[in-house]
Amino acid sequence: MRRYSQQTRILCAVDCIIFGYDGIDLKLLVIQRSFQPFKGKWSLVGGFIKSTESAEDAARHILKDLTGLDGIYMEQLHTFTNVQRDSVERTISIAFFALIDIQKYRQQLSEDFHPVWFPINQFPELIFDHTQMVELAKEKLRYKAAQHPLLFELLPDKFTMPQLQNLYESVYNITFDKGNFNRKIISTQLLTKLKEKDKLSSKKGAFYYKVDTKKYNASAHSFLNFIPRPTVLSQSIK
Amino acid sequence: MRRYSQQTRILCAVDCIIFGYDGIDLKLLVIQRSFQPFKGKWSLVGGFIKSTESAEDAARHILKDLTGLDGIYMEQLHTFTNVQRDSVERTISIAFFALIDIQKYRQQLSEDFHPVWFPINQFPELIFDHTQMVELAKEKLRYKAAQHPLLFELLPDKFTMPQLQNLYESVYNITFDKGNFNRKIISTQLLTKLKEKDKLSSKKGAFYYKVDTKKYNASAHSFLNFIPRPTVLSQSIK
DNA sequence: TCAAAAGTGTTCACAGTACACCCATGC
DNA sequence: GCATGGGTGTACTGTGAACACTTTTGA
Repeated sequence: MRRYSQQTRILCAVDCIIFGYDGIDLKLLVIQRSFQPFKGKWSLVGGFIKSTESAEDAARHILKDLTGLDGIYMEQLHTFTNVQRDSVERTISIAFFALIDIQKYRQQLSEDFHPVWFPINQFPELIFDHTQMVELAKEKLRYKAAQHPLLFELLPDKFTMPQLQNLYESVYNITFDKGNFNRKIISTQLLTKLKEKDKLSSKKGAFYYKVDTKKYNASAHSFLNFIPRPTVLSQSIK
Repeated sequence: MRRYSQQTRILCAVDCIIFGYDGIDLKLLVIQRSFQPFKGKWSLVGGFIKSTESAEDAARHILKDLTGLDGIYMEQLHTFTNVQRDSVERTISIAFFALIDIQKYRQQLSEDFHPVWFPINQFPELIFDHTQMVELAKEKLRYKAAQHPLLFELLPDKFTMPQLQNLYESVYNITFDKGNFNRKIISTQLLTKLKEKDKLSSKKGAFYYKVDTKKYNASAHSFLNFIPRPTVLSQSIK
């Protein structure tokens, strides 16, 4: 029965799986702990939930402290509650995954941590069940980005179609036909074409686009079907 | 920093959003509390997490106690952590949603609770943030069942195509063309056609099908696209 | 024989794919 | 002018939607 007074109170943490994209690979931000216990071990960024804040508040604070950025895309991933998951004390952890523009991040390095970006497929061993958290976050990112306009969060304010296509190709490890990709993205009407071109990666130059914030916010929850469904039978792997 | 000893310990609960289907409507199972605090108020089934069990263990126990059933479909929905959500004491709640075969359930009524099935669109006011939990669970059920073979969990071991179609129509509140629906379901190859017919709802009778458990388990995580995507523009509402 | 529900067949439109082709520009 | 990457045009194909049609059987 619900007898409050007789129940166990449990230590509650949040941990953040932070993704970034450097133009080539999808990256994961982890920190090397500079304090005990487990000093020197790699870990996700995290912290304990205070009595005055929700898990979302806690995660936001952590992200702000680490990156200096407000308004980072962030959502609850899963809550990890195995009795043995934390070897110091029984702790449950509410995991969040976050997407940030790696360029904005670079400008502001927090000194309290020692954060390092690793390619999403080559990151070091992490403490506790953090590796499992990352794997789940990767799955969820792929799952969700297949139908929702999510990956824009990883790009700068203006970006080109080839850049966007590269991002999708990195995330899914498949190649897309550029013509079909362009048309599909354009057809969502979520982007505004700018007059300016990026001339760094080609002679002709590629037009910049930016997210149409109004439409983006309005459609963030609807289905968009960016990625061909893996219908179990046929899928073109890179 | 991660100083374990100085941190707040928090009361942790699980709450279960239990769905059933009676052949006509999607139903929600709630209990009327027979104990203080909030005696007489409607509430989701729940309980506190013990120091010796995970949230999943706790949820499984609660479901078992309530329904007498093992192996119920169940998954984590979301963790609710607002500081003010529980008016007795700051409590976080890990919400689970569960799908059960309402027929099996009927055979075994637990006396410890006073459970009542309500139609999913007409349930009473619930304590704390339980209404919000139910709304989120409805959303997730619709979202997930659109692509995963999930709704079979709500049906008896053998069922007919018209029954399955009715279930989908209740969940999404749209009507499907029976021909197209049949073909779509058959094409998944997840069902085995039985020789037996159900003759209760028509003169001709409809063949029973059962889930091919092997294929079902294998494909539970792949995309199946049961429901036409609401492409923002066109959708046939009942 | 007729009504009612189960189940099949057929047409049509359109989205997704593949791929050929044109464009702009630096060297 | 030619190589390179950006971008457009187009034909083909398979899936999903619409709906007409056949089947079965109880009353």
